[in-house]
Amino acid sequence: MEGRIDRIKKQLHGASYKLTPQREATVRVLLENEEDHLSAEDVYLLVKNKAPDIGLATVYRTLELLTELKVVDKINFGDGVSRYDLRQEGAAHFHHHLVCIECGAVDEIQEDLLEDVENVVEKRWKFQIKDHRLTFHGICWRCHGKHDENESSD
Amino acid sequence: MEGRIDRIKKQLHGASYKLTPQREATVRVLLENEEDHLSAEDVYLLVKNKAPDIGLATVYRTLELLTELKVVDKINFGDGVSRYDLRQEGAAHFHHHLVCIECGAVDEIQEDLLEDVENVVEKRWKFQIKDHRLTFHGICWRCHGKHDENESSD
DNA sequence: TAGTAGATTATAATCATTATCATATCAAAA
DNA sequence: TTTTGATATGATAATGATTATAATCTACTA
Repeated sequence: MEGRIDRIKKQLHGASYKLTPQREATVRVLLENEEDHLSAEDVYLLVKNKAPDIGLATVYRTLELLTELKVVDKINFGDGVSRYDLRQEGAAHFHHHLVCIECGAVDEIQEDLLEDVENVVEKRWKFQIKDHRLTFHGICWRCHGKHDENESSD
Repeated sequence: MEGRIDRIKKQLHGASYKLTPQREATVRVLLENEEDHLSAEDVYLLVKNKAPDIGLATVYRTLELLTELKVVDKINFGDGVSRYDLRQEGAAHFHHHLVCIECGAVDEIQEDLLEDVENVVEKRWKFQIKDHRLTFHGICWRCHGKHDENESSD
C-alpha cells in the first residue's frame, strides 16, 4: 500500500500538487475500501476517523483532483450520488460493473472484454475511443437461489 | 407517430394509468426530439409550448412513469442531470452512446454488439443480465479534422 | 348530482454538490 | 528568524436538480 501511495504522490507532484495530510488520508480510505464504491459522503465519514478535522469540501475537492489525475473514476449508478472507484494500476481502460437489481450489490469485472466491440465502433462510427463505461443490470449469483427460500427479506 | 402514441397509450392502460393531456404532450415532445437526449428541464420547456400550464413536477412524474414502463430510458452522462431517451420500439436492449469529449455531441448506436460479451458475462459471472448501459467517451468524426483548421474555437 | 380515485399545480423541502472567503500551511527569500 | 506568496483547508452559504406536500381539479360511476 505504501508503494501505491508513493506513486500517487509522484503523480500529484507531476501535476504540481502536494500530497497533504488530508489528501493522504483520503487516498488511504480509498485504498482500504478498494472493493466498495463509495460516495463522497461515505469517504468523508471514513476519513473523519483518520483526520477528524477534515471538511466535506476538502473531500470533494480531493476526489475531483484524483478524478482529474485518473487515479479514481467517478461513476454513477443512477441513485442520486456520484461514486468513486480506484482505477487499477496500469489498467488502460475502466473496468465494468454488474449491478444487481435485487440486492443492489455492485461487482466488478476487471477483464476488458470490449476489444472487438471497440474495433468495430472505431471503424464503423469513426470514433476515437478514449474511455468507456459498461454496466450490466440484472440478477447476481447470490440472488439467484433466494426466491424460494426467502421471498420477503426486508 | 399517432400509432406510436396509441401503443404507448395501451401500455399505460395495461398498467392502469391514463394518457392525460399533459402526459400526451410530454410523450409528443419526446417523439419529436427522438434524436436528442433531453433533461427533465429541457422537456419541461418544450412541453410548455404545447401545454403552457403544465408544471415541472408533472413532467418529472411523467418521465418517471415512462421510465417505469420502459418507454424511455433514464441515462446519465456525468453532468449533473438525468436525461431521457426514447427506447426503440421492439428493441430488446438499450442502445449505446458515443459521447464526444471535444464538442459534447452524443450519438447513438442502435446495433447490439454486446451479444458475445453478454454470453461470457452470464456464464463466467453467473449474472443474469436484464439490461446494460454502454457509453464510449472519445472524439467524434466531426472533431477529428478540426484540430488544425480551428484550434481555438471558444 | 354527489362521490371517489387518481392527476395536476404551485410551492416548499431535500439533498448532493459547488462557491466563497477567511484562515492556515509551508517553502523560499530576505 | 521573519516575511512573503502561493496553495490548501474548513465552515458555511449558495446553487440546482429532484421529490414531497397539500389543495384543487377532472373524469367516471352510482
